Amino acid sequence: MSKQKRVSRTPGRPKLNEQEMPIQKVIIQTAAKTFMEQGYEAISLQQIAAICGVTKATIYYYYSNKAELFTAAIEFMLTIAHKATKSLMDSEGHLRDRLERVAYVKIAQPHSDLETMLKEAEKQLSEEHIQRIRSAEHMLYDLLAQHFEEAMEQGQLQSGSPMLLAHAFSSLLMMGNRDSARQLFSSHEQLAASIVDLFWQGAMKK
Amino acid sequence: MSKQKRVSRTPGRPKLNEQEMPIQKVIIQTAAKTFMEQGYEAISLQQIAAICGVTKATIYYYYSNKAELFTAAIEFMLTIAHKATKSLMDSEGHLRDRLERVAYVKIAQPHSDLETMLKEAEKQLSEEHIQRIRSAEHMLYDLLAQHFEEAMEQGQLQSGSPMLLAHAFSSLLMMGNRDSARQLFSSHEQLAASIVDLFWQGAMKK
Amino acid sequence: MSKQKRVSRTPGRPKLNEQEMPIQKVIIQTAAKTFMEQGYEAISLQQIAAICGVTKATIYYYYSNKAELFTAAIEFMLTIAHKATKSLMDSEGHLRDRLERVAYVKIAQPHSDLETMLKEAEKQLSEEHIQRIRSAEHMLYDLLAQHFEEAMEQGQLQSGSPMLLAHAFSSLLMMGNRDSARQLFSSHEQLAASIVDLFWQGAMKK
Amino acid sequence: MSKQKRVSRTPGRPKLNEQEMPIQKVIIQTAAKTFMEQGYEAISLQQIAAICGVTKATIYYYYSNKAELFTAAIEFMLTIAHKATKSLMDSEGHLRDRLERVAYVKIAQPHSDLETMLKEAEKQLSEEHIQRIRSAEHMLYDLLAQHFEEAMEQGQLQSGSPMLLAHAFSSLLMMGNRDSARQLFSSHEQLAASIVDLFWQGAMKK
DNA sequence: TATGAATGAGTCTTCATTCAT
DNA sequence: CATGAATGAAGACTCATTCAT
Repeated sequence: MSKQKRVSRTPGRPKLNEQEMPIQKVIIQTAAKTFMEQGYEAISLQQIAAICGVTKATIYYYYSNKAELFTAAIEFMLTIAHKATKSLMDSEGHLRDRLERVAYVKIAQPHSDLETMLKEAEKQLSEEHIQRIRSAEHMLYDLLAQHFEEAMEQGQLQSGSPMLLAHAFSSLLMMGNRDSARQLFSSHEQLAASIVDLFWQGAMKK
Repeated sequence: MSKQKRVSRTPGRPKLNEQEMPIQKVIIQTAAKTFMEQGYEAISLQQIAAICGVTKATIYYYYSNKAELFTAAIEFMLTIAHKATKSLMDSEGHLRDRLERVAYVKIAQPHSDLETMLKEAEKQLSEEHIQRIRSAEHMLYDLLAQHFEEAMEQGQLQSGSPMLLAHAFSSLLMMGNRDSARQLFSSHEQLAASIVDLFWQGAMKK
Repeated sequence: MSKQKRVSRTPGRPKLNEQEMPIQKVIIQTAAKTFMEQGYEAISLQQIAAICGVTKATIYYYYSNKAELFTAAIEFMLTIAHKATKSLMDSEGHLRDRLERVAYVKIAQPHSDLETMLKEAEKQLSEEHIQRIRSAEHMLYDLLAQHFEEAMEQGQLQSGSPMLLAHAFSSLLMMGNRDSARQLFSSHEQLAASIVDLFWQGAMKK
Repeated sequence: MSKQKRVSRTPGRPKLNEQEMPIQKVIIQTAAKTFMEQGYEAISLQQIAAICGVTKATIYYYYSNKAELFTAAIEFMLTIAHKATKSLMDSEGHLRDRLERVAYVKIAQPHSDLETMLKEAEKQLSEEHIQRIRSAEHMLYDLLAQHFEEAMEQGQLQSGSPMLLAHAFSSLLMMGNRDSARQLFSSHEQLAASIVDLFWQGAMKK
């Protein structure tokens, strides 16, 4: 009848059981993935709902509007990315090797440039939305910067601004988004290694 | 009555004096600027028309649809960027200094990540549109890569993939988009210098 | 998570102490007030529920749908108005003075025109709903008309249709809704007095 | 295909000729009538558009939003009412007779209480919208008040506030909206006469 | 060359309503 | 007794696009 329905569920509270993921989680994960892939305006709540197998109204039950869902989704994604990166960075081994693993993971899952996406969505987001995203983003940069700072103290890296290195490193990783850069190598590992080579030699203590 | 009219132009073909550009040029420049600032979906033809002081229909007179205007605008912008970069890169001086000038110019006019924008617009663009953009984009990378190749031959840079360096260099320049990276320095020149420092040391022949 | 919860009430049946009214009464009073202030369509059950501190579903527990709640609320309000008016009209004193008190009370609490509200809600109301409202409304007119009839019999008012006077009187009271009429006087009492003056002179036996 | 279409017109500018009313006029007249009959929220632009035989988008071409259309429509209606009333009031004859004609016309075309409608629409209207409506409304009251003032000067009516009389008179006319008042008489003329009787006797110089 | 007038499809959002618990 | 979780339908509004002039 309607184009919205995937699996047509009846209105009203669904019966319990189904140890499937709680719907709110499904929504935010789907949203995070889809927004990262297509940006803010290009994807409609209708489409996100369809992927989740719910109706638009269900999304509105959990998130008050598109901007709010977007913000929550990006926060969620950045938090996940932070956790994953932290776990890699906190593990054993030489800093350079850990960076390589981080690089590999990011290249294997390419994702849009947050700055560009924010510019696109800016008109719809409130100050508070932007703050929330920025602050989740900063945790990632801070994490990298802390490790760089330590390495500077230990004489592995040239003294300088650790935050600059964090930005430089993550900017370099955006190469993973470009097909024409990816195609220079036959595997993601090799691209990751080359990027880290360049970065490390550029930053290390001579 | 209608919100579309901006300035009531005098009837008849408008004169070209007083630096008035031909309308088509006004349109494409405005479009280029606006798309780069806000992305594809976030800006409507209505808005572009309004900025140009014409009506939507006028845009359709020159470009058959939004995707076409977008493509033409991005091509235009990339061509300009290519020309400007070429002129800087072909000038006298040490390669490193020329890179610094290129970096400075790009940082001073920050602009969105093309890859991210294309992902957003992808659904609306035809294969041909994408080809056209990619090929304009490639001219830029090729330009850089050629200079890097020469430098490798002259023993200034480590042998390797010049195209990789081109991507690395332009990825690093995306730092110029991030406020939190800009704020580490008190001037664009300093940011440009730091980026090129890192890049150069990372790429040069030891 | 949900915007619907207001106050988290303790589980189990709520105590009735501290002037807490039974929920159903809270609902209908709130509904009456809100519908009278904003009309039928302009107010959502969500909003009414929020004011009451309950959820929409609770309203549905007591009233089968919005039209039913509206009808009950208007009936409730008209019944209250009837009681209050009856009490004023049945008290001692000259009819004219009693009318003045009625006028004062109504002017002090201005309220929308029922006819206009009904026209707005009409599409949603069943025949039965409308009947119920009309009949509650009629009690008010009848009340006034009876007093007017008596006064005619006693020779205070010109003979004629008492019901016409009832309508005329209550129409005149709608002036109390208009700011520009209210502002002609510095107090509600004065406006009430002026209205009754005009009415009385217009209706009295010469 | 779509439920919107009445007569399916093709997009693009319609061919000239058709000395039918210009569409904007059709829209505002339809809107005025429909809003007066059903209020603000109860009628959708879709419905108004359908009555006019155009699409919603056409309405938006002429009016920037529903509140704006509403405001323009009410202004239009009040202006018409003002013109009609003025023409009746400025004609020859005794004031009382002219009032009767005004009363008759208004009773014959009953219409909602503006105050009630405004309360309903208030949340959607801007300050400016309300101002515009109020000021169109005032012209009507002023018109009546001027005639009453003259009559006071000529000793026909008791001295007092002419504006109060204007409000009283038009409030009395709202009886024309109530079926139960209308049914007291077998013709609109009689109702009009009775209302003016009461008003006149209530206001005249003794 | 340029535009005014119109459309159809789609977007976000809100709402009344349902029902398992 | 009361609610949390969901739905389908509809509403306001926007947009790319068309076409007669």
